Amino acid sequence: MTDDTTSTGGAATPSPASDPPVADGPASGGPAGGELLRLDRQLCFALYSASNRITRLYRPLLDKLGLTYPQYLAMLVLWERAPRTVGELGDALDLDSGTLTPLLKRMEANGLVARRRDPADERRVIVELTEAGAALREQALSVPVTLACHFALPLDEVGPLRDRIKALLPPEKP
Amino acid sequence: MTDDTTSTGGAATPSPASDPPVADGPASGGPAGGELLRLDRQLCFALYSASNRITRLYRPLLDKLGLTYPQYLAMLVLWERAPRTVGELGDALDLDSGTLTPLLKRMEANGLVARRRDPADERRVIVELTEAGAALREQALSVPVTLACHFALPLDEVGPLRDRIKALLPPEKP
DNA sequence: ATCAATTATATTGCGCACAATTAAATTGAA
DNA sequence: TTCAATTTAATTGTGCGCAATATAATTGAT
Repeated sequence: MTDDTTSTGGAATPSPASDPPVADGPASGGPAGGELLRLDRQLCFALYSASNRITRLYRPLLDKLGLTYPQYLAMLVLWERAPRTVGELGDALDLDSGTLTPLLKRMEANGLVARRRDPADERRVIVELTEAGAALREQALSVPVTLACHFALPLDEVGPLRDRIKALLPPEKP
Repeated sequence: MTDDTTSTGGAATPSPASDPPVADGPASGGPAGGELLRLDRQLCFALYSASNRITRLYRPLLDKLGLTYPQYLAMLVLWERAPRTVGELGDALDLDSGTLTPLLKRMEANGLVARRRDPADERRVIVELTEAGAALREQALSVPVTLACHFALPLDEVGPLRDRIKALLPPEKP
């Protein structure tokens, strides 16, 4: 009934105590051994928050190219090799058709890609770059460089960090 | 104007050449020195993709608690200390009111939190836990444990990885 | 050849994220 | 005191992400 049932008392950890060394054993911090519920200990929240932040950092850069960040990712895939089917794009980006179909339609409306059924298998939709879409690659070359300037991490640590993140979760589809 | 003006020629790179060892120097791989546009080299895509994947992993666990992943994060914050204002929640989660207001309204509709104006400053909205919301913490204790089982990384590397990710992007608001 | 199972994409509905805007309360300088 | 600037949430509109479902084409067993 009483509202502030948290009963944590105003005290609470004065220093962030961002130390990881504490064994994640039970009966540690909170009202009921929920040390592992602390937000600042959550790897998943760090990933979630960093991903949100990165999208916000890309926005002003990509606005100039007329792209959103997911659209930019689709263009990266197509710049590497085109044409591709929707399914191949989905495999590369780990996104499903519910996300990609409307995204590709917007890109088509913006003149960056063309979509057509594969004559050899009418279930497939082939996505190819238009002249404008292929040409946009030039403008995109500066994007990773500019964005990397926001990284508060030595450049030689970026590669290893990327590989650790990629190793964190195994592929799920196959 | 003509639709399929891609003119990439059907040829296109035959082998993926997915080797990472290549030095990140200029004029390396692509049609125009765009080695840094390769998706598999992108730290940002690794973060983006991992974040999407994690949300999908949480879903079946959180469905049982009647929470989405962002709602679960809000509950983590409130379980640590409540009540809090919408602004304090936004600071903790790095989300703005455009995201939080409807999210909190849904949580209120589900009986997990209560929202009321701060009498001392009518601009503020105070979010507090209901009995049900506070009680849900018990059910949540197993969530991090279960989710960690999906990590394909030695447990002793999780903490350092989290800290590297947190160090990657500096805070922006203050 | 037929048709049930499979495959590929599209559609629907919901819940985020966030920029831009609005509305209301508070603060503070003149 | 008055009122302009600031602060805090809410609102509006766009674009994801994804589960569930639908639709259509292909495959394959009989």
